[in-house]
Amino acid sequence: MSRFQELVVEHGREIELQPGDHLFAQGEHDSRVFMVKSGLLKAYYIRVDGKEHIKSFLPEGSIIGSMVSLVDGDPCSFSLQAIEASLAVALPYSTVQQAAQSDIELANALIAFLSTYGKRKERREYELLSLSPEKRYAILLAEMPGIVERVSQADMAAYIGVTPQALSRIRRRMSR
Amino acid sequence: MSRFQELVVEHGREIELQPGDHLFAQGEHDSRVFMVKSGLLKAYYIRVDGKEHIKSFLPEGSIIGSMVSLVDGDPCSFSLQAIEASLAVALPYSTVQQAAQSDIELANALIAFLSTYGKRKERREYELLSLSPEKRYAILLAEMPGIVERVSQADMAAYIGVTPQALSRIRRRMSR
DNA sequence: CGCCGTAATTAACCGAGGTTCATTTGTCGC
DNA sequence: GCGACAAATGAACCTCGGTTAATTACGGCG
Repeated sequence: MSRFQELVVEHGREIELQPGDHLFAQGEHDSRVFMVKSGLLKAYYIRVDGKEHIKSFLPEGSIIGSMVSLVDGDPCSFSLQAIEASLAVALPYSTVQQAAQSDIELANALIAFLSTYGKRKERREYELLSLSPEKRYAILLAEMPGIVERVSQADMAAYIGVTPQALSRIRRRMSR
Repeated sequence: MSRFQELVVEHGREIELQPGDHLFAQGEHDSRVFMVKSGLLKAYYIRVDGKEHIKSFLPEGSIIGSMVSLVDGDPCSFSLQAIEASLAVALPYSTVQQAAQSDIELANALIAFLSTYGKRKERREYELLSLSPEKRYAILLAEMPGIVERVSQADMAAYIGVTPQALSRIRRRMSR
């Protein structure tokens, strides 16, 4: 566990979540960083046309916060909701920033975290730009084994960026 | 200009580029950070099927490097090439990291940079997941005014993720 | 067991982008 | 102005995901 995760766990406040509970919702201001201790969350947003899109599934160990809210104080661009009964830890980002002002080790842990985050987003961009929905589904299965049992097909469809019907067709094609 | 950019300019080595010249190519190891002083670069990769995809256009002031190569020392996942005659500054990332070990101000500048980078990628993910190619083209035009005069339509098509033919159709639809 | 609500599947139709190939336009160098 | 090459457009056909709506499968629960 990195210094960053340690800080969150040490100074954070625990929050219990039932399926459907939100940590924050799109449009709200929330400058906390969360760590998922157990359970499963999803980060998603609602588009203008009402469709839901899932940015990521967050199993145990994940760290998350709305980057725009943390950095610029803008309203969150997405919502954070529990899929399963979960346990999370919350810590104001200002605490992290303050600590980073004087704690070089923490600052570098933060840099490492943000770099990893950037890397993950780079790969996600590649997948979205280059790969078909079918390939993206295959990757999701490979990267999060057991996800099929934990989330609905509608959510997986919202993650790979197609309708539930399309995902159903994809699964049929793949099983043949 | 942030402390980060300052560091690059101060200690970096200048590199002149003609259109078509590469700073690094996909698959190579290159752990330098670059800043574009003038001109225009593109970051792109070649997919297994031979198609080219453009991650971003990099005008004056941009800072770039292959995150995976910087952080993990993996081979670069994309290539960096000049579209116009350009002037860039290169600095080994290890220099940045070392400086960040002792310079808390730089570390925080790095954090700010990485956060901004993460935010940009978040928005790009949103665009790819939610918006039609037509919308993405409109956004490109809005965000980089003058880009039409500076890059070929094929490159813009590679950026928004469609074929040149499709972009041609989109432009026809939009002009009506 | 049967009822009901939700999730998942299937079908039919449509439209947009991909693919391939031909044609036109544009831009140089001479 | 002309030839040559690249860039952009256009046309014909195909595939796949979106849309709408109907149907089936699956769980509780009375």
